[in-house]
Amino acid sequence: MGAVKSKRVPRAVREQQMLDAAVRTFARRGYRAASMDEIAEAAGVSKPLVYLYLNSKDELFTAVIRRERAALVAAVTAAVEPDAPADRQLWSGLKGFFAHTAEHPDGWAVLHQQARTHGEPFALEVAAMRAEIVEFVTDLIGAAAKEAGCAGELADREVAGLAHAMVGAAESLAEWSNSSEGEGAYGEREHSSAKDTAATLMNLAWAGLGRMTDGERWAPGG
Amino acid sequence: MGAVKSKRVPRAVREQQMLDAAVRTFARRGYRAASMDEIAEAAGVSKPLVYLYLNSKDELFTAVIRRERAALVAAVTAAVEPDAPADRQLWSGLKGFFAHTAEHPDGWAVLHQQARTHGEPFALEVAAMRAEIVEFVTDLIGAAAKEAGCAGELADREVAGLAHAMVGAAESLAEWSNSSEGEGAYGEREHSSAKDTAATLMNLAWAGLGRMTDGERWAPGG
Amino acid sequence: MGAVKSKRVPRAVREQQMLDAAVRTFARRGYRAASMDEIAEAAGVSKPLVYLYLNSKDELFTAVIRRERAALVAAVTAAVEPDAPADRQLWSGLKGFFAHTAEHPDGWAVLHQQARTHGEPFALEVAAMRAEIVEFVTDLIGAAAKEAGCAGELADREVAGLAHAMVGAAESLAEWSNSSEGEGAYGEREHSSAKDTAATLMNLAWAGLGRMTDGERWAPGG
Amino acid sequence: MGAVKSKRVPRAVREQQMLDAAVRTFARRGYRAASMDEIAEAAGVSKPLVYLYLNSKDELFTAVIRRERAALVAAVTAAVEPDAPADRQLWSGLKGFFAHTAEHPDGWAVLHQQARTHGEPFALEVAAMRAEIVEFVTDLIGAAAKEAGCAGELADREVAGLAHAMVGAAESLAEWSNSSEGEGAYGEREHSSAKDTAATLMNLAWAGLGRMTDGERWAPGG
DNA sequence: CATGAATGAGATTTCATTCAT
DNA sequence: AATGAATGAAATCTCATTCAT
Repeated sequence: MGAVKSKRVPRAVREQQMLDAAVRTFARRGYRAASMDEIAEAAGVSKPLVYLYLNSKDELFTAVIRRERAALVAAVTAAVEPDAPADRQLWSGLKGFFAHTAEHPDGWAVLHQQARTHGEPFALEVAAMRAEIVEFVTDLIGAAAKEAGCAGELADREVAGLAHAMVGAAESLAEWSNSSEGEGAYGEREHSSAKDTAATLMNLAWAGLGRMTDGERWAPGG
Repeated sequence: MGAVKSKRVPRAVREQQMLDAAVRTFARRGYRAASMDEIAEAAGVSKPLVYLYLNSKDELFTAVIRRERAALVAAVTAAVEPDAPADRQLWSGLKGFFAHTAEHPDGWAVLHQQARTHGEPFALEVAAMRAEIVEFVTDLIGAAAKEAGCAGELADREVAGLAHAMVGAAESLAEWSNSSEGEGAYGEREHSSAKDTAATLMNLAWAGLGRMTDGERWAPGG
Repeated sequence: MGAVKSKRVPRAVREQQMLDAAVRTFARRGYRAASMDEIAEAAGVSKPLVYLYLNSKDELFTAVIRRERAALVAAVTAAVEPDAPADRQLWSGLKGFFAHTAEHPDGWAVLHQQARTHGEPFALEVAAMRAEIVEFVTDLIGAAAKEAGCAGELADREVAGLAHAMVGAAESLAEWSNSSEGEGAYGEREHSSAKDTAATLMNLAWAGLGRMTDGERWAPGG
Repeated sequence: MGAVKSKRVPRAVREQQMLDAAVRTFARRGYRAASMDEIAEAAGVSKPLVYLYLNSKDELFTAVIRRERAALVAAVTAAVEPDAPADRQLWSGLKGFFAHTAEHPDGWAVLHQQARTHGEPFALEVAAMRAEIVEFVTDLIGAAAKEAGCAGELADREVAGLAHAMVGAAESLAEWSNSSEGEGAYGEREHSSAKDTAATLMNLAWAGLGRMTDGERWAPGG
């Protein structure tokens, strides 16, 4: 089952095959070390065809980044429950995030490790995505403050810092949870893993966020 | 008659000059895009001399990683107050971490972005360093639990997750606080910035850690 | 309902369209730099069709050269008054030459610059055309000698040299007069320009030719 | 005698060897068809060394054009007798021109055929050289007019046309005389050939120039 | 201690050309 | 009559690395 080598495939399909191959290759080798030869071979086509459709290594990499970025944002967006309370929204968003990164480790690797490391044009694309996510978290923190009656003030920079910390923590957990994958039935395992990981982060951070919106602060001697 | 170009410099000194140049170049260009030509020129020596002392591009990069890793670990280690309570130790360690990464942005960029992106041998070196730090944080969480009387149980995997989240949050904050550097007198500013950033993270996480050691957990329904 | 893109065009017409596109492209880009892609697009057809009709880039270029060569020779031939005296024939031939090269600059560029520059097969085609023209001029010089009573002897090699000089002068003037085109009504302008340019060359050379057929020679000391 | 393969040669020497090889290769193959591989092999070095010294194919070609241009201009300049009468200056300049192009056919081919055919930057370099020579001839025609008492007027454009015709005739003769090279002792042959060729052109043109400065013109009816 | 001279191997990219429909 | 899909071969250029001095 499955043709050994599919020939004369429509352009749109071939392009996706190429992007698939490119994601795998860029994730494993890095942008510079991945050669167009290797990508073409992984896609099952000749190098000139890759150039005919994607124009250059740069454009290919950009196309990959854009596709993976859109997929990740879509996954998280689809996961959040828009009208739920702030903590519930954060929780469902995190679950979506961890589930997607677990299911698409190569895409996540390209976004998180490769794209940020190889020059402005690519880094900017990812920075924009990260900014989107940071803003989402920032808004949730604001909403949480409102829900809590907001006894104390939360300076803008303070909120921004908290959001960046949250996002960084999530990124780190995604990597850790992917690399320390246990055994067990796959689908099940991943699902529960995404849930557990999201819970870990909620446990760590939610109480602190609540205290801050109440105007309390940690202090060295405290 | 000061020599315009210092010749006949002792080996140890030359090596450090080369490593300095290499850190800068690797940080700015990335591992693959940084050429030995550029590094040699930045170091003010000829290429064969770089090879005589550091043997190959791989070994040069490894030497850079090792030096920067040692410097970062030393900075954090020197910053913590060994016999203080757990929160105080974490706090001082974070201050040390943020101060060092702010003062050595190129070294941090090499460790955080380049080394993890370019293949196993280098990534392992950084993973080891990260493991050191994660373990340090893990121990602190354990100590905090003990100090708190430890009503509930903290599963190992749970603690590990918390530690990874803390480290990821710290990394993200380091990057954010470096790139959003404000104005003001420099030395002063950086110091206070490291303090603020550390406080942000303590505020976010310490309360949650405390609740967990008390056996409480966040749950979707509030 | 005029078709936006004419399809099902008879072969002969399509071939001329392709040759038109090829002349333009070869003239502007040069033989090597002109790609079959570009030519096919300029002709408004697909690449395989160009191959179906013209077989290969070499054959396409050859076809172009042959067509332009024939057109130029036809224009000059049509311009000369066969039974007029030698100087009159030369004069009208030159007018025809300058008028044609001015009206078909791309064709002239291909013949004069590209075809001679890119290897034997093409250069030979143009060399043959040039030989035709040189022979025509050679014959005219012979005729002029006869008309003049031919006091002196004109060695064959001497005549050949004169003919080559005339042709080279004409080629140079064609280029110069095309590139230094003035203003004024176009058709008129070109015509008069061809006439002026022909007159310039007649003025320069005819007296000398007459002297030579009279057996006189220029000598260093005057 | 003659090392089979000279190694470790100083840069200046190697560069000339490379330029020598490049002139030959560009002349025979044309700019595009000449590969850097071929040039490097003809120079007896590896390709990277060519790039190290000459940077790119474009720059290599430019260097070739500049060197050959300077050599040709120097040869002609050295040949003319500055204080002689106009016809004598023209005569000696032509001799120098024909002698140089005969001795350096590849250089001449690069300047005359290749450089003008492959894009603006190169064509401009040769156009500038040609303009130098045309101006020299223009001045000589002006001087001749003065010497002759200059009964009639010579319009600027008329003079320019004459100069361009002269230069074109010389170029054509150079090519013809090179390609129709007879047998016989080499050095001798070439010398006499340059002289003969120069004489041919003087015979053709000098009388006409004289008539024009006297105000006479050729007219169709004779 | 230090370097100018040199190269093997491999990267990206382009192009003329064909096949299947 | 006409084309979208596909490729083998070769071009320019770069880089880590070594020798001879």
